[in-house]
Amino acid sequence: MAGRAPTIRDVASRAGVSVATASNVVNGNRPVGEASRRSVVAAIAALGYRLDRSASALRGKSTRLVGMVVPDITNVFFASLVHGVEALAERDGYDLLIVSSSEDAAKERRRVEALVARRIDGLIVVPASDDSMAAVGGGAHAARLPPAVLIDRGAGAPGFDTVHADCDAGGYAAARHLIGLGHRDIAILTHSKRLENIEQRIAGARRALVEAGLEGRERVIYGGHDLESLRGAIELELHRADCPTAIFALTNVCALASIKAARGLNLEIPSDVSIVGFDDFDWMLALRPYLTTVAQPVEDFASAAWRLLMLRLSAGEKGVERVELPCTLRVRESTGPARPRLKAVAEA
Amino acid sequence: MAGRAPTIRDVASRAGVSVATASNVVNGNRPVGEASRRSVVAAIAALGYRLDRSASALRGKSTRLVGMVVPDITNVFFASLVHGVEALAERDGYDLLIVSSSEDAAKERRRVEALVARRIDGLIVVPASDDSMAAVGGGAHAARLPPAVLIDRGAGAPGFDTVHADCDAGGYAAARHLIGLGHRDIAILTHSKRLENIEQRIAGARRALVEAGLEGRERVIYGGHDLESLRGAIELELHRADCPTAIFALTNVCALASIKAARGLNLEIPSDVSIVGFDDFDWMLALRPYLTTVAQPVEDFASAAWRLLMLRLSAGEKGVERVELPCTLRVRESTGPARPRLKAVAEA
DNA sequence: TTGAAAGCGCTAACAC
DNA sequence: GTGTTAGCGCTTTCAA
Repeated sequence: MAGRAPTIRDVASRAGVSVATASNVVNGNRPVGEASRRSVVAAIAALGYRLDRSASALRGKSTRLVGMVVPDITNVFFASLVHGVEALAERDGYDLLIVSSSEDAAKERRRVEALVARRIDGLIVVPASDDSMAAVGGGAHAARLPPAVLIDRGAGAPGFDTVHADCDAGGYAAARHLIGLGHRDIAILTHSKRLENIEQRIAGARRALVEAGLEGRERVIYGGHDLESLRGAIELELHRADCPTAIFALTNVCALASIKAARGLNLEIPSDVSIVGFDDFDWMLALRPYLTTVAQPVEDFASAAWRLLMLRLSAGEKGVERVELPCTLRVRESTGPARPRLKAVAEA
Repeated sequence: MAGRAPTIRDVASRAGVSVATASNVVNGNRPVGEASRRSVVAAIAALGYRLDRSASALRGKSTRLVGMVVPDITNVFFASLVHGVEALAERDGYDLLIVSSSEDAAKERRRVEALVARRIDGLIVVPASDDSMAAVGGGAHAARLPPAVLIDRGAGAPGFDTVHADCDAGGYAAARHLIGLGHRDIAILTHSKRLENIEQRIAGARRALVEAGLEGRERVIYGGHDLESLRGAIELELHRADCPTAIFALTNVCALASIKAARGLNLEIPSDVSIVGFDDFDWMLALRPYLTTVAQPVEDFASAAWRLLMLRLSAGEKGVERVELPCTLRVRESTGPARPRLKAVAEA
């Protein structure tokens, strides 16, 4: 029965008004008289008309399309970010184009260009590296980026609004907690160097160490992005004679890797080794002992990023805004008093 | 320096060819002479031209946009599905619009209509219920759905290609394993009734019970969608005097809830209660004891769904295809011999 | 193999 | 408040 889908012209002619009026009813850009409005609404219902966003995207200045780039959607931290942003986008009538960078700046660039080719209104990115997005904006024939908000990483990148946690404070709190329990040899496990947020977690921990007169007692271990290589890296460290009495894992995947490594080596947590993780998600609450962790306010990340993006879309140019959100140390069961060091035991 | 972004006309005029030729170079729809091709390519490079997909979407028949609907992206099962599909989409030059239904059929419908308004070429959906997508396709002025593939649920829905696991076999294997260990009272924990894949997991378990002469010994517990309500539901069951000696958790979230409940009640796994989970993800490997589980081939779900969609986009009408993939029982440490029933102990 | 021209469905000037 | 109209940038007949 239905031939083509009805267009705005069909609606207009059935309602006995002009296409402009019909259009204005559909997306209240300009006021419309009550009588016209009612007949347009009736025509829309009768015909089953639906706005074709492809067409309005081409003609109008807004596509109501926002791009989102994450390193890896299977990481619950990024998935939660997507979840939060998607809900906000729906509320405000936007659709989300989601792409994955696989932690690769080159791929990220390609994916962003694909998004730009869709004429997205804005962009929310957890960049693969701190400066990767700045690189996309530069160059001879660089993609002209729409307003973009960076989450979690790239906090200092010029030209972008950013949302990130107070990682220094988070690292400081975690290390202080461990030091307070008597730990003197702390391994810090992370996936990657040269990421500002990671550097700051380390810096915070270092600050606590220095304050306690333990300068240089931390060892930073870089384990790469996947669980197994992280586990391998920390396992190696735990095998040493002077192995650490505590691990500070700088991401949720690092925490998982640390736990697996400890388990694999038959080390009791926390009596043999204490663990402080990062982030706080459901699966952590199935572990026993419950994981002591530095929680990031991931829902607030999403809402702050969305707010910043909407602000910039409506307000246009203004100074770059940087939102810093607090971390919370959640002390649970995976941290306890440091065991006597092996050396000390031997000497005794 | 750059005014507007260069269009295909700019490219054509700089290359000294018609826009048609330029277009044909960009998206090899028709053969182009070598000389023209080279000058067009040169012009594209010189100008930094980029195809505007908004425009080609409007004019052409394909948008190279695919919609994906999942109940909840923070569930690692769905996130993995998205991850797999996104990689394939990128490979084939498609972009993914991802929306969340929150397990709500009405919201799902709204979100799908938003996707259809974008003229998506195709749709991949984990539907909120088995018939929710059929409902979207029906009705007086129903959204004209593009080719759609259903994953995980809605296996019998008419008019859709589907990809799902052999849940009956999965349920059967899990139950047989428990029965073999001497379990006679098995609680089955699930989030929702009236989902065919869930019903089949139950049916498979029932079949194993019947075979063992234990008809009607299972108890099915419906705990809702969130972790805490699931935990509450199974905890209630574990509190009973005639509490089950084993739990078969029908999703990964149900497994998490079961573990939390057992831990909360100070029940040892598996000596007090055995647990079989569903799905197999990283966090499960941080648990001790390691979880016995029915793994679904989630990567294969994604690739089968994508293959089906691409097939239908190129081939058009043909019979509906249904792909059923095998589950694998992974026996680990969370299942063990049934403890003597309390009643039996009392009688002794 | 190529070019000219007609729109895709809509929005935004601009007129009234 | 409303109508008329000119395109957005592209793909695709149709004709050469």
